[in-house]
Amino acid sequence: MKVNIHEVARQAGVSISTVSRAFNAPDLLHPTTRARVLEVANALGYQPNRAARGLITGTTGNMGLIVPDVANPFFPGLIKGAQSRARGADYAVFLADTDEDPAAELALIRAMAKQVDGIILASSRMSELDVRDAAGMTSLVVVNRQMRGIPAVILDSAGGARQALEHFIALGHRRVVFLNGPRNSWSNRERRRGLRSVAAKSGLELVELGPYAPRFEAGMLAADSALATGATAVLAYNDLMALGVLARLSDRGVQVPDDISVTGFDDIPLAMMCTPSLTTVAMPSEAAGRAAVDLLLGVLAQREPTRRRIELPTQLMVRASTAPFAFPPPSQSPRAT
Amino acid sequence: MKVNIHEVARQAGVSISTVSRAFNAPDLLHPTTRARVLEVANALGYQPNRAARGLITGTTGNMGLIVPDVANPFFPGLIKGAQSRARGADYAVFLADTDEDPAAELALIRAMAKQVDGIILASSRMSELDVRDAAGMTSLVVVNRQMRGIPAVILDSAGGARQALEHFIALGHRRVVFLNGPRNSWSNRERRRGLRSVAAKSGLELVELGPYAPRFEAGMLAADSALATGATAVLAYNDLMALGVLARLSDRGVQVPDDISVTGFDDIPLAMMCTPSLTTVAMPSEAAGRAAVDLLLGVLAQREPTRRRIELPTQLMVRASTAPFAFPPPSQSPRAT
DNA sequence: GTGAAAGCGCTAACAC
DNA sequence: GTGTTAGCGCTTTCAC
Repeated sequence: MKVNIHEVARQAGVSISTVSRAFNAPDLLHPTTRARVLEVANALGYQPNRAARGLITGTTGNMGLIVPDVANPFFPGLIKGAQSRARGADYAVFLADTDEDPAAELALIRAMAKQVDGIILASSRMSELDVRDAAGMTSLVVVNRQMRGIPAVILDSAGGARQALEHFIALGHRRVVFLNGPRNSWSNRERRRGLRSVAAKSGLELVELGPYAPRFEAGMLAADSALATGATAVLAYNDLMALGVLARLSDRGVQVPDDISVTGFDDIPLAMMCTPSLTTVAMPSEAAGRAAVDLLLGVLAQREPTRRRIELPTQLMVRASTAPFAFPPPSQSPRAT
Repeated sequence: MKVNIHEVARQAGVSISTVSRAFNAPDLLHPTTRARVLEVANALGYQPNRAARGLITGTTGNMGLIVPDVANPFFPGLIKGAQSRARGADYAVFLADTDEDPAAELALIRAMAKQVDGIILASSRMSELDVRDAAGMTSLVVVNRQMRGIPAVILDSAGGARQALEHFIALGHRRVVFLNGPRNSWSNRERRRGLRSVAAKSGLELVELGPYAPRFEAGMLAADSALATGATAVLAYNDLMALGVLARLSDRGVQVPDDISVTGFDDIPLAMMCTPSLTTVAMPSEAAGRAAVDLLLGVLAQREPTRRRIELPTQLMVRASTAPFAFPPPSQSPRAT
């Protein structure tokens, strides 16, 4: 039942090295030989034992993927993208969930490092020091984070934030509140940076609240504070929070978008489904997953650092949760100071 | 830099077999020797190379977990439960997503089988034949499915369905519509079975619609059909669909629960957050993940088939989306034929 | 209680 | 072009 390289070699009437070469260096073989070997291998259902191969090549054919929370709707897209790309390159993916715990991240990486050729670290909440530490243990690619010398996939959060705020400005809003996400989140810093740059240029008043956990419940909590600021528009760190804001406002009888406008980030599936549908910044999570795998594959192939950084664009999806600020009417000098 | 068994043996002044035994058969060693070896190993950060070990023991220390769709909120809980349990047993888990495609399942299993000691197959959409095929390739544990001879973790869907329907009966509803889930879903068959048994006993009229995809959009679609049946209560296959029903009903100005009651299955996080909050059957997905790993671990340890089947209870969570059917008033002979 | 030695299945020099 | 051979790092008889 067990079919190994010797069995294939025997049945094909060649040596084991020839069988090995048929898979790893086909060009070195006479086409006839190769064909015969492959045929026998196929008939027997032979596939090289990865563990044995790994023992000698020092590679595993596995890569790790670490995310803060599988239950956060932003990550399934990333996971799917990474998986499909990895599978295409004949890599298997170890997935790990850290439950948003930075300490768990490092422990996980340490445990994983021996069994994979490289690790994709998504939206890490770790300190820079720890990330560098991790980078010393294995080939590392980060997503949604930027650190000198570490290959990264970046989603243009700042750009998305700018789009959202410019949308508000165009709608005549003059006071906008931003609900900050997790304290250690690079994405949050980027979003804030984007917002501030636009606010500074436009004279719009930007009020910041938080940090909050990136969750529905936190959004409900934040809604009341946001309302209290007198702002006419709310920019939530992510869709989950924005949904919480929507729910709480509805509870309180505040009309969206008539009384107040709301946006989020991520464009999770639910954003399109809720009522009112949510205006939000779409983050190409699936593309990010694919890009991260590509980057890691490049690193592993020891190719010269062609591109160590991939930046993906974001796009504001305008839906029903944002509307002009009608008081004073938007036709009335919407941009004057 | 590379620390292997030889290095540890050298520094500890013993042979490599002794080092090996310090990890795998500590009892055979003199306590002093063992302590010294372990100390050196620890100081050097030595961990046995799993690939090399696997080569000789024939095991990998990995297990596979296959789910139809990571983006379906039911599965993250399962994934987390399985991961944490596996990690505790020093197993790593390969996660794969089939995108609800039965064909992908078998292909995935085939590819995975060589690299893992066993596979957990959750909510499989494959035919029985294919599942048996898969079971021939590796140690298999199924979740949410029941097949003779195959270890399984079962969530009591039928019982949950019964609870939900009895809840409706108690509330005075006489005509209830069930929105069927995927055609090949074992869970759906179970839920239907539970409903029918209660309906038959109680004389309640059970109307069935579908099958539908287990998604929000399908729920929106189904809402109109459900309304057309004249039923006063809707039982959706899962929460995602129920949420779709809620959204569509709201669009049409139908009040929930005043005009019509709605329930789902799963108790995804959002069920508690939407308005009105959703009455639904809680499925212990995280416990199911843990149980599946336990079962697989048992199989791998070749323990005698202690328990090849773990059944987990479900629980109806009554929230705001269900209310008495007020017309005729429930006090008025709620159970008479 | 400990060591020597034989592989697990494979790849990668090195011969021819 | 193809075969021979020496390990990769480890576990596991079999001696002692």
